[in-house]
Formats: sequence, C-alpha cells, structure tokens
Amino acid sequence: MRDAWSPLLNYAHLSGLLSRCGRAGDLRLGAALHAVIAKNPVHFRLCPHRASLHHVLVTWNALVAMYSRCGRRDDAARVFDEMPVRDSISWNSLLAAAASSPSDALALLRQMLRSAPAAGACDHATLTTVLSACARDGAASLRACAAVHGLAVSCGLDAGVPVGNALVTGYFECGCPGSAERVFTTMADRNVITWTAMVSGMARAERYQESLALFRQMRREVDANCATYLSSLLACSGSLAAREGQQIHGLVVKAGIDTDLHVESGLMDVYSKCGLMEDALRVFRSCRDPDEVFMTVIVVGFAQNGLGEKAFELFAEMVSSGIHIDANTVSAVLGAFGASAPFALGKQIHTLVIKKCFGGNTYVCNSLINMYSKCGELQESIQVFDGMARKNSISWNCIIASFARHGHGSEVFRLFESMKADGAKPTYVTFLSLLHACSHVGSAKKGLEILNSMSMQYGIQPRVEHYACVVDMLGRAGQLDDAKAFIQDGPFKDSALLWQALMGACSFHKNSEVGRYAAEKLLLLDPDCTATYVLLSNIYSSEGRWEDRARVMKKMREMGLKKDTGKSWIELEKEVRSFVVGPMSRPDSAAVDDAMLLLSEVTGN
DNA sequence: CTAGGGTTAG
Repeated sequence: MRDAWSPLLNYAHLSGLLSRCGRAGDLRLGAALHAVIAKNPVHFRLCPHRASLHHVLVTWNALVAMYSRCGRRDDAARVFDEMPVRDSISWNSLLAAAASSPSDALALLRQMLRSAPAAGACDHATLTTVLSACARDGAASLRACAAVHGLAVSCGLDAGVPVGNALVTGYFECGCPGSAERVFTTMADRNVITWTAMVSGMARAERYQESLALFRQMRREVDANCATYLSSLLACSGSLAAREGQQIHGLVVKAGIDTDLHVESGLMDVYSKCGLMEDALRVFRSCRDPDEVFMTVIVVGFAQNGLGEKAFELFAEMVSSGIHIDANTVSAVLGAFGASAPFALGKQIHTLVIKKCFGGNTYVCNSLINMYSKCGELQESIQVFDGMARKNSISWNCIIASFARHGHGSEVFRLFESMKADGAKPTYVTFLSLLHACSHVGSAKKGLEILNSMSMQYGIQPRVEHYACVVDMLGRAGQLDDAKAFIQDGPFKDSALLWQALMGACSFHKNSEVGRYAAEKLLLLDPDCTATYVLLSNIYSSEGRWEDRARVMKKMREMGLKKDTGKSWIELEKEVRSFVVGPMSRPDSAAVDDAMLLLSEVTGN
C-alpha cells in the first residue's frame, strides 16, 4: 500500500490531486488521499523547519478545499478545526463550503476577523466568497452586502476588479441597482466581467434602456464576450426592443458566436417576445442541436402572440416524439390557455405533470391553477392550490385571481387575509385582483381604501394599472366627476390609459361634458390614437349631436390617409379576431384536437 | 466576480 502511494507523497502533487478531486466532486478519491496523508507525518505535522510550514499549510488547505467543493461542510470544518496552523487561504477554503448560506458565511467571516485581526487576513477571495453567499438571499441581505462593502473599503479592496465586481453583483441581487452603479463608477479598473455584471444587472432590474446604454458604452472600452451578448439580449427581450435585438444579432454573427447554443436561444427569445415569430423560427431551424430551452421559447412565443393552438401542437409533437421536456416547457404550454381553453387538453397536461413528477414545481402548479381557472374549473384550481407543498406570492395571486374571475368578491378578501397570515408578501398584482374584485362588487369606497393602503401599509407604489382600476370603478358607479378629479389629483394625470378608462365610462353613461374633457386630454397625449375618435363619435351619436359626430368622423378619415393607418388596422384586426375566435369556435379547432390525440397516446387518457 | 427558457393582471 505504502509503496503504491509513495510516488504521490509530494505535497505539491498531493494538493494538485486533491484540487482535481474537488473540481470533479470525487469524494471517494479525496477521502482516500486524506487517509494516506494522515498517515504521513511529513506533510501533516508541524515541524520546526520553516520550509515545512508551507508544506503543511498547502496540504491541509487542499484538504479543506476538497471537502468544501464536494459539498461536505462538516468534513471541511472538522479538518479545519484539526489544523495545526492556518492562513487566510484556509479560511477562504472553509468559506467556500458555507457559500450557500448567507448567515453561515457571515458568521465565519466574523470568526475569521476575530481570530486573525492582523492586516492582510482578509483578501479579495474572502470578500468575493462572502458577497456571492449574500447574493443568495436577495433583498434580505442588503445589510450584509453593505457591511462587507464597508469591510472592503477599510481593507482598500473595494475599488479592485474582483471585489468591485462582486459588490456590483451583490447590490443588484439585493435589488439595489443604484448602489451597484455607485460602486461601478468608483471602480479604478473594469474588465469584461464588470461591464457584463452591469449590463445583466440593469436588465434584471428592468432598467432596460440603461442596460443597453451600458452595453453600447462598453463596446468602446473592452471586447464583449458571450455572457455580455446574452445579457444585452435579455435587455432587448425585456423591453421588446426588436431593432436592438436585430443589431445585436448582427454583432454576434460578426463575433462568430451566432452558433453558440445560449446565444441562439437568447436571439429566439428576443424575436418571439417581440412577436417576430418568423425570425424566431428561422433561428430555430438553423440550430443544429435544439434542446428543451428552444422548445420552451417557441411555445412561449406562440402563446404570447395569440397562437395558442400552435403551442399545443408543438408541445404535443414534442411529447409524442419523446423529446426531452422539463417543467419549464410544461409551465409555458399551460400559459397558452386563453380565456376559454379546452378543459380536456388541460386535464391531459395535468396528467402529464403527475406522470413526469413536476407536481412539486411551484411554476407548474401556478400555471395549473391558472389553466383550470381559465377553463372555468374553479374547484380544480382550488385543489391544485391546496395540494401545493410550497406556495409563493404568485400562487396566492393565481388563486385570488381565480376567485375574482369567477365573481366571488368576498372570498377574494378572505384569501387576501390568509395570504398575509401564510407569510406571503402581497405584490402589485395582488392589489390588481383586489381592486378588480371591488369593481365587481361595485364598492368604489373600498377600492379607494385599498389603493391608499398599498403605499401606506404594504410599501408598494401603486402603478398606473391600479389607478385605471379605480377610474373604472368610479366610472361604473357613474361618479364621472369624481373619476376626473381622481385622475387629475393623482400621479398619472398624463397617462392616456386613465383618460381612456374615463372616456369609456363617459360613453357608457352618455356624459358628453366629462367625455369631451377626457377626449381633449387624450388628443393632446396621443393624437394618433383612433380609438379616441371612435369613442368621441359614440358619445356624440348617443346624444344625437350629429354635426359634432360628423366633424369627428371627418377628422378620422383625414387621419386614415396618414401613414399611421397600419397601426389602427392591426388593432382593428385584433378586435375582429378575438371576436371570431370566441368560446364557441375554440373546441372545433383541428389543432387542439390533434394535440389531444397525440397527448392521449402518451398519457393514456 | 458576468452567462439561454417557465407562473400572476389586462
């Protein structure tokens, strides 16, 4: 045995082997090496010679790192505790094992600072490891992030590239793009990772224009890599920037990475989100080895562009041809169910979910709740919700929306209380459902109360959609002057959406006085919107003011000759389409039948 | 320390 291992008993060789075990996750070989080392005092015990101190440290550190990388925190900690001597690398190796838990990483950092307060104890590896651990806790770890930032400043490491990059990333993870940006501006040097972290972070923070501006700025300073292009594509898909997406498509071709799998799916994502399904499919067809991500992108594209039946078709083909499908694909296809979806197909997909063991996936369950709700099956939707192991805020939003959709106003408010009691944080969508329910019940007073409570009690800034709900509510109640005042006194008085809502109500109640006022506002805000003219002419005709109506119609015709006609035709076409594809025509669709047939072969029902 | 897809309302 000893002979067999003896060629390995060189400390550099040993630590190299251990590091390879760590990278490969080969715990068995790592533990075997540990056993051998433990028997060899040369590299294991502290000897009086200075040279051996280095050997001992390197060997022990390699052991700690190996256990950390294999995910054996306890073993790493045990080896660490037994160490006769430690340096900052020992601590960093141990920290690596705690990287999945922010509180553990911080506790270790505190311990490290207490035990080794001498300068140089903390290096950039320490700080980046702790920061990436903090990033796992999202918004909750802002304080931790800021504390590490303070430490970095006092160590003089905050402006360096590695720590600066980790701080930028950490602040984005905490939901503080402003702080990330401040670190970015103070950094002395920046590399491609710095820039990519900014482009990606801004895109994830939904600050798409800033993300794309940074991307353009970076191209003058450093070369972009694959990750940078992917991050910029994220910004394009988020902001529906088709033109930018096409430009970046050109850049990735020029960079020779247009055949990269991730880049291809990123491009497809941009195209399909922007409604350019032909372009998305072109990328899809040119891809040599499309996987389930590609399938998901295309399914989502079909679903979001009103081609739900094509989504079902593609999905069913995938299932029957045995192409690998994961939970994401299933969530995506469930999202293709429209207002009046074929219940039987939904049921089959649910069977597939059970068969594939996706029932524990929160996304899938949320989609199922929705699907059943949109099929008109409230009971099924409740059943999925009740059976969920882990509910998030969106799960609650889905079930609340289900009840709201089925007109159970009081249940909506009861569920809202349960949601809070369950510890789920309400989101802006929760309040949209609540306001929707108020509107249904006809309680404008309650609606106003809820709107006020959003910022006061829950710290959620109401968006223009919430205001639109309230305008709608007041409008339905016929309180048109109140609605007008509500818009004017609020933060969204320049939003066309609100004046449109008011104008719709005026048209319903035949109130030309407030209606004309709203129309004037709308014509200033969005002069090319034909819907305004249509509504105004409706108001005039309902009052019998034919001359005024004729004037509006004439104006409309003049506009019709302008080059913006295309837009209104598309809008008109959409209207006509959604009318034709109503509840009655859906079940006859051949595509849905085919999808069900294909699925039934697989799910057996 | 940067890196492809999924769920909510309208």
